[in-house]
Amino acid sequence: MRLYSTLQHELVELPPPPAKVGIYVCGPTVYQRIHVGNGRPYVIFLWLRNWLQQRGYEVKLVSNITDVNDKIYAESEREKRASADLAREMSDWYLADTDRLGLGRPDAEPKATEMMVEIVQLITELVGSGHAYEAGGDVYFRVGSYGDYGRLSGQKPNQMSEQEPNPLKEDARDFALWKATKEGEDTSWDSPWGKGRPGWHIECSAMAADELGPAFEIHGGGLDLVFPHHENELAQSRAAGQEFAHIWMHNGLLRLTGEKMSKSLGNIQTLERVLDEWGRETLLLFFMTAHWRSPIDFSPETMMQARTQVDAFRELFRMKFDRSTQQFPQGWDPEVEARKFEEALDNDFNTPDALAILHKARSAWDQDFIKERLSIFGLDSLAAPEEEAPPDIVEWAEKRQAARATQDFAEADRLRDVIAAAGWEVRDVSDDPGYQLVKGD
RNA sequence: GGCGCGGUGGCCGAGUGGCUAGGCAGAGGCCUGCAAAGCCUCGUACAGCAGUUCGAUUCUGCUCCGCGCCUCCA
Repeated sequence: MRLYSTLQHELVELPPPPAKVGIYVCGPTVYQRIHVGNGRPYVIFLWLRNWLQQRGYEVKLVSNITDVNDKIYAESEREKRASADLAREMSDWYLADTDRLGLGRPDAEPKATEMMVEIVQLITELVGSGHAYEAGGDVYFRVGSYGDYGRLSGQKPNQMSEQEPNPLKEDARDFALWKATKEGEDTSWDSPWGKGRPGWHIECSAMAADELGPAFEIHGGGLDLVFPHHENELAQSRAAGQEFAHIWMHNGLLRLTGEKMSKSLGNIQTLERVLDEWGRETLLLFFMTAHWRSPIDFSPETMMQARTQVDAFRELFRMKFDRSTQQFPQGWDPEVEARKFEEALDNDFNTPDALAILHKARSAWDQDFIKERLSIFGLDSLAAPEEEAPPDIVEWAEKRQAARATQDFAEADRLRDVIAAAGWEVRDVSDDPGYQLVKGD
């Protein structure tokens, strides 16, 4: 199993199974409902967990929830409500929205506010070893004390532009580990440096160590987190003597009309809305169509194409035939294809390549092959038995059959329209009742 | 400006130094009372310019274009 790592700039081999694989993924800051773009890493890493487990790895997936930071304070002030209250509500919505994807949950989803002891302890350690210093109630990481700073993002410290100068910092590149409580902030925690709250990056270092230990395999998150967030996490944890993550996976961003979908740009579609409009299966298949590292354009056209594919797979499972006597066409050898499928996912988790093999299985009508593999992506629901038509629909279909039997095609067509108006589609088939009822979109 | 990732047929999107990716859309046909579903057939694409090579979409360089990041910002 190989995965592309930002740190090494190349594919990195995972130790052979059975091995423990710890995965830490940066989750959302909860100050608004999450958007579809936020859903991508969630989906990718749950899929990855499924696949690694299937390959015999012992996986622990951790994804944090940032429930205290500047954004939350700013939003709660706008809404004139307690920040903790806002964070709790949005955090609950995050769980509810992602639950609808039907992929289960990560193994742990720690919140920053519940990790204060560990956070303060880590900062204390960094101060003690000279990698951090207190200034006016804040604590800053001393970037100059960590020689490898910039390794992950490729940013060279001396060419980083200085933004608003902060007189408390020894060096403009230093970043906050702990921030003294400011005017208007309605939550705070005690620390050796006075009341305050953690900086943005430190929670991840503390949580990863707490849940996965000082060294683990994979750290994930959106491409936009490489710098400064992940660079800083890496610096903190390494400075604290931890090996930290071996492989750094950064998923491509979702784009809307060519730009990254982001809350600050305002071009967002909430995950909730997309699930309402397109359904979980279409969204999941949409995510499968692009490699996890590529940017992906969210548009009605690309979503339609995903929906058509979803329908095509579902259609295959509507077919009833005797699989025990099924003859596969020439060119379809399940064992050969199974190996190709594994190779596709083992090779940097190439879902579009894997999907192509599922389509090949589809044209060979190999239901078992597809069903088993679709489950990795939470799409085995496409193989599930569908809703039975209600009695009145069945009755109309029966009447239509009778009309057809007497060549009364006008009546038959009328009944087909009646059925369609009720949201069902009637098809003529050669098997027993002579028709098939399918629920429309 | 710096760092990084990309540019594949109408659209989406893998991949490979020479061998059919796949999907969507479109065209024709089979099937059907008509449909729907299904099936069959049809597309020689790889930003541009050099170079390496027997041979490059695949390797190297340059150019053009797109996207992300460049310290509190998602």
